[in-house]
Amino acid sequence: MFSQTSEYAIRALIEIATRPEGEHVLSSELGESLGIPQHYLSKILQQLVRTRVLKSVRGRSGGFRLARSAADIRLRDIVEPFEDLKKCEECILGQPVCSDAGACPLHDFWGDVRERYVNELETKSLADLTDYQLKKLGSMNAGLFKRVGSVPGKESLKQKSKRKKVGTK
Amino acid sequence: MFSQTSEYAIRALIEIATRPEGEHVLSSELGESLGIPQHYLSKILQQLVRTRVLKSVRGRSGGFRLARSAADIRLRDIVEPFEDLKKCEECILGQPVCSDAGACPLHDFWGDVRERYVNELETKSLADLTDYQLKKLGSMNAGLFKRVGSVPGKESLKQKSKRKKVGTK
DNA sequence: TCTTTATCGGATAACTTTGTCCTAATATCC
DNA sequence: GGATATTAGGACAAAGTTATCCGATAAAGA
Ligand code: SF4
Ligand code: SF4
Repeated sequence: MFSQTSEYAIRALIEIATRPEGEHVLSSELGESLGIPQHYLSKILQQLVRTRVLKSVRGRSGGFRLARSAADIRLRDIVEPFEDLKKCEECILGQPVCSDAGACPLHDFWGDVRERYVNELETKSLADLTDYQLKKLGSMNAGLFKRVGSVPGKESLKQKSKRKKVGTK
Repeated sequence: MFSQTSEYAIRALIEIATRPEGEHVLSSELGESLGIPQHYLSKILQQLVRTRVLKSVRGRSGGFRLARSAADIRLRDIVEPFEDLKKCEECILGQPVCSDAGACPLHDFWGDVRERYVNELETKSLADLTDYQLKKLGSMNAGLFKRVGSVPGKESLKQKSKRKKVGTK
């Protein structure tokens, strides 16, 4: 549903948003604590600066911070640079147009899913996501998105590569 | 939602299923009429032979046909070799476990979507998909999945490459 | 048996996504 | 001003997906 890149973006923004307002967070620290490749994350954050979701300050005591209140950042604003949202307007089976008039049995399914998807992107804000995080942090002492133990983020990523291929046995 | 490969597989099977039962369909003809790269489609069909969804006959008057009735072929049987279905059991934000206890605002959305998705895969059969096709063919004289005009399949594929990239402006 | 027709299946290429590395630019602190 | 810390951004590498090519294999028909 979300690309790896979008997932990184969301997780990083949640982390940034839970920090004291105005504090600058280092991309290296984010990558380290979230188990996201640091330099790759840098590029993602840079992109979010360009789309005015984040602001950055260079040099000593620099870093990234939100460009505006978390409540004003929609999920859509976060993933837009990394997802082809137009694609989900199209037919799931590759038809040029996908109309309800004359729908195949997959049409209802696909229509519902994407409606819910775009609705989620439009209505959920970064604040909605962090609210839960903050509640959790109250009762536990480890952040949900912090890695615990032996870098589970990296490991689970590698395991994903075991997919079956088309041509080879 | 579906990979390009899965989409090809579904479209090809729909086409095969609408042919007279037992007739052998050539992979080259399928690729040609559906606008799917012929040799790539061959590999996909070969894979479906291995998973016993299709049967193939080599040599003269050979080709592909369904291994069993279209009603007995679930959508899941079709896409399983090409999709990582385990992946959709996992958290949309990459958490090791994704439980309802302590759900973030995306959890409900993701839970509903994937439930609907796996349900669709399990319950919809190839016959369900072709029923609609056949009805259409009764009133129109062109198949919905046949390409019309100037190879729209190929073109729309190329256009997809215009996505924004992460690092480069 | 020989030719023709197709699938089978390996090798490889093109493209996309993901990840790494290095240098330049810039801000802070001494 | 110089040392240091940090983002900016280009080049490149690795991995995954999609697509192409070609020879081997098998079946049918003359
Ligand atoms: S009815 Fe089904 S096949 Fe036709 S355009 Fe809609 S989703 Fe695609
Ligand atoms: S609650 Fe949200 S973040 Fe937590 S595991 Fe479920 S989907 Fe992932």
